[in-house]
Formats: sequence, C-alpha cells, structure tokens
Amino acid sequence: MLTKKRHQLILELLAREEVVKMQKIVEQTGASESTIRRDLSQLETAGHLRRVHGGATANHLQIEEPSYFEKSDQHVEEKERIARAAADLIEDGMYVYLDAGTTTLAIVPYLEEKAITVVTNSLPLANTLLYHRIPTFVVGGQLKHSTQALVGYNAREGMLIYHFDVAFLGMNGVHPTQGFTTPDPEEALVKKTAIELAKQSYVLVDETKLDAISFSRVASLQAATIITTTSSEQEAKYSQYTEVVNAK
Amino acid sequence: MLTKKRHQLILELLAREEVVKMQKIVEQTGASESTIRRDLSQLETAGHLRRVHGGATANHLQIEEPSYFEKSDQHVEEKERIARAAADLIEDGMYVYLDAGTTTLAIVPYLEEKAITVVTNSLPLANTLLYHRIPTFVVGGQLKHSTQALVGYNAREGMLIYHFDVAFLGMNGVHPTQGFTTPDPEEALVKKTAIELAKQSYVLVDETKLDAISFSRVASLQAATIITTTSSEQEAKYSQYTEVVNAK
DNA sequence: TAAAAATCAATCAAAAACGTTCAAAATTTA
DNA sequence: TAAATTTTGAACGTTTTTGATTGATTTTTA
Repeated sequence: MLTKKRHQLILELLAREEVVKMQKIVEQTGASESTIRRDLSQLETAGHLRRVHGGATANHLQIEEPSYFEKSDQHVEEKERIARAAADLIEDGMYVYLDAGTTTLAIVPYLEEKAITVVTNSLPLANTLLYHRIPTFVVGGQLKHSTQALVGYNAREGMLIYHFDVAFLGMNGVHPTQGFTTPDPEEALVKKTAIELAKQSYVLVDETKLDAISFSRVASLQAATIITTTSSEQEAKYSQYTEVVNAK
Repeated sequence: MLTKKRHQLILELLAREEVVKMQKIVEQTGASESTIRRDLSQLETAGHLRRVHGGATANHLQIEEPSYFEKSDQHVEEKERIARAAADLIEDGMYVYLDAGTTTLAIVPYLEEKAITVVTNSLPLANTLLYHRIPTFVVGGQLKHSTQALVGYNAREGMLIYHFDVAFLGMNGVHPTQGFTTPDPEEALVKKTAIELAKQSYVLVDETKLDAISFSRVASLQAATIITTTSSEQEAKYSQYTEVVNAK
C-alpha cells in the first residue's frame, strides 16, 4: 500500500473513532509496526494528529490541550514545591488572583487556613476553591474547551473591576529576551490583564518552560517574579532580568 | 483500551451520573483497579474530576446536599419532561441564557445537536456544557457556595454586556399575586437581570413550586412563560396571568 | 467502641510499546 | 540496465504502562 494511501486511511480512522490503536492500523493497512510508527510521526509533525502511547488521537484543529496532555504525574513533586513556595507568599487579608493551570491548582489546598479572597478565571480552580470553602470570585468570559478557562475580551473587561495584592500565573514560555509567552492570544490577554491589576505578580513554571518561546507575548520578564525549580546556573541567568525564587 | 479512551469513558460516565464507583469503571474499561486508580488521580490533578473513597465524582457535585441522593424517580421524570419541552423551544442560531438549577441542567444533553451559544451563571452548567462541547460564556461574579452559582452585583454587571433570544430560569416560588420569588436576594438580582436582557423568558418549575412564595421577588408572572407539569386546574389558574406550557 | 471488610497508596516485576539502527526490498534516476 | 535513493520490516535495548501484591487507611458492621 502506498504511503499516501496509508496516511489517508489513518486519518479516516481517526475521523471516525477519535482514538485509534496502533494494532488496528497495522491490521487495516497490512504494513509493519515500524512503518506505521513512521507514518504517525510524520502525520504528527504535519499537525494532522496527536500521538499517544499505543496509538494516536484526532487533533481537532486545536493548538494545544495542555490540561489534558500534560503529564500530570511527571513533574508532580516539582509542582508541589512550587505551589508551596507560592502559598507561603500569601498572607491573611490579601486579594489573590489565581490563573488557570495545574500548578496554580496545586496551590489551593495550602490556602485553607488563610483568610483571603480569591479571583480566578479557571473552572477547575473555582470548583476546588469552592470545595475548600475559600471565598471566590470568578471572572466572566468565553469558556475555552481545552483549558477550561475563561478567556477573551469579555474576561478582560470582567477583571478590570478588581485589584489584586498578588497574582499567580502559569506560563508556557519564559525567555530572557522574549519574555513570558503562551500559545493562545486570548489567554495571553487575560494573563496580561492580571499582571496589570496586581501589585505583585508571580509566574509559576517548571524547568521545562525556561528558555521556551510560545506564540503570544504576555509581558517582559520584569513584569513578574519567577517561581521555579531549576539549576543555579539558570537561576543566575534569569536573575539578571527579574527576581527568581528557586523552590528547589 | 488506550489511556485516552479510558479517560474519555470515565468523564462520560461522570457527565451522566455525577458519581461513579471504582468497580463500575473497572467493569466498563476492562482495566485493572490499579490502572483506574492511576487514571483517576491523573484526571484529578488535571482538574477534571474529584476522587472520593470508592470512586470519583464530577468536580461540580454538590458538596453537601442530602436531597441529591434522595431524588425520587418521579421527580426526575418530571424534570426530564420539562427539560425536553424547554429544549424544543431552542432553535439554531439562538443566544440562550441558562440559569443555575437542576432542571436547567437537564436541558443540556438536548442541546448537543443545536448550533447555539449559551450564557450561564452556574458552575455545574458550565462544566456540563463544556463536556457537550457547546459554545459557552460564563457570567462573572461571586461564587455562592450552596448553589455553585455566580451571583451578586458583579454578576449583574457582567451580564449587561449580553442579550439573549431566550432565557431559562429555575425558581423557588411561583404565586399569582406575589409573582416569581427565590430565597437569596443576590440570586434574585441575577434572575431579574436575565429576564430584562432576554426577548423571551421561561421559568421551569415542578408542581411543588406553584403557589409557593419565597423571600426575594424576582418579577411578576407576566414577565415570563411558565413551563411545568401540573393539573389542568392549576394550569387554567396560572393561564390567567401568563402563558403556561404544560409538559405533562 | 472494636473487629471486619473494603478501599487505598506504594512498590515491583512482567508486558507492551517505543525509538533507533541496519540490511533487504522497492523505487527512482542516470 | 545499473547505480543511487528511498522505503520497508526485523532486531534490540530502552522507556512506559500495566496488574498483582503489600501493608496502611478508611468505612462499615457487629
């Protein structure tokens, strides 16, 4: 079977099934496992699908699905340390903004004893805050499927009525010259607004985000303190541009 | 079964049942208990559900509402009929407001095929709409613990930028002279605002709410059509004041 | 309240899937 | 047709996922 034909068949299977196993593709095409692996790799770099362990899934024209595809197990310890360091910065009486993201989500359990008010644009955060009985305001706006966050122009407008003592933000890229970046422009707008409205902002990132650049610019490094866990070389490098808290 | 498929299945179960037992997931997926445990903790850290002893719950489950578990089948059927009647009124292209409440929640599954945009002030609604991939905007505001709704002055302000073709509202009291009423003044404000902003409003109530009066007045009966299931005498009585749809 | 049962997190070895390499086969080019 | 190039499938060491087992914890039962 021709390469082109195989690729077509794989995409057809995915259009129908959303998730398809390696084994099934091998059966249907009659090609070897190695060949299918190559096919999947190619189709992935071309942006036509997303590989997962054991097969592939449809790629619904979405740039990213971090909340789903993030290896939530992988950096869990790192995240926990970062979250604890962040929580330590929060004091009674503060008005706190918590951005969408798994790291910010990890902060919530540490907030239970504190007398604070939280504002968030994240549905999972809102649910968790509710569960921990922390007074919460939710920013209105368009509900984005992949991250379960409220984003866009309306979200920005909704935020402008608040002011925060501190803001904690997730981020996809942190780079010396390109600053803080994230894939979705509408999400970038919300993050940027949060930074504008907060007396002090913190960006929470694991090591893999350092030196990375994503599509939309949020702000320059000077705009926020970085909380991360990384080598002392990296820490020294970024300390030239802004304050860095190493939660190692 | 692939990891992603399992995750999808788990979320599907939760979208339908709100609570799901370990045992059931194991059966449905054919995977081992260990694997499901891992799945659940991954989905939890990603913010998609909440683990509980013996299984998992949708992360928007009412935390303490005894009535939740004692919902009679009869009531469920009534709600289902009301929800279906409401859904039939929604056409492609409409902008729809869905108020917080279990009856409005029951509408969502019927919306999947329709090309509409929904605005809501309810966290459970937002989660469910997200799951059904219906374009959704969430009204900002203060998160009320008991109903998981966004209420208060900020919520009203956040709503004023929208206009709706139709609004569907839950209500605690419906009375010929006292009109529509609900216990919480801040929630009443939101409902009232929704009615103001909608070309046409519908109040969804089961029979027990008729002739009842609650603390805060929302509007007079003329302001909205009532969708309910009740006797023809009651229907005739309320038809003197406003339009009544009997979903019996 | 204490014992029994069920469920849990943590651990570990087996199984499955992975990427890489390389030689054979197929295809293209000269 | 012969040489060069590309594609393929098998082999192999590595990584990821999985299910069974353990002892701890929680819930239920007596």
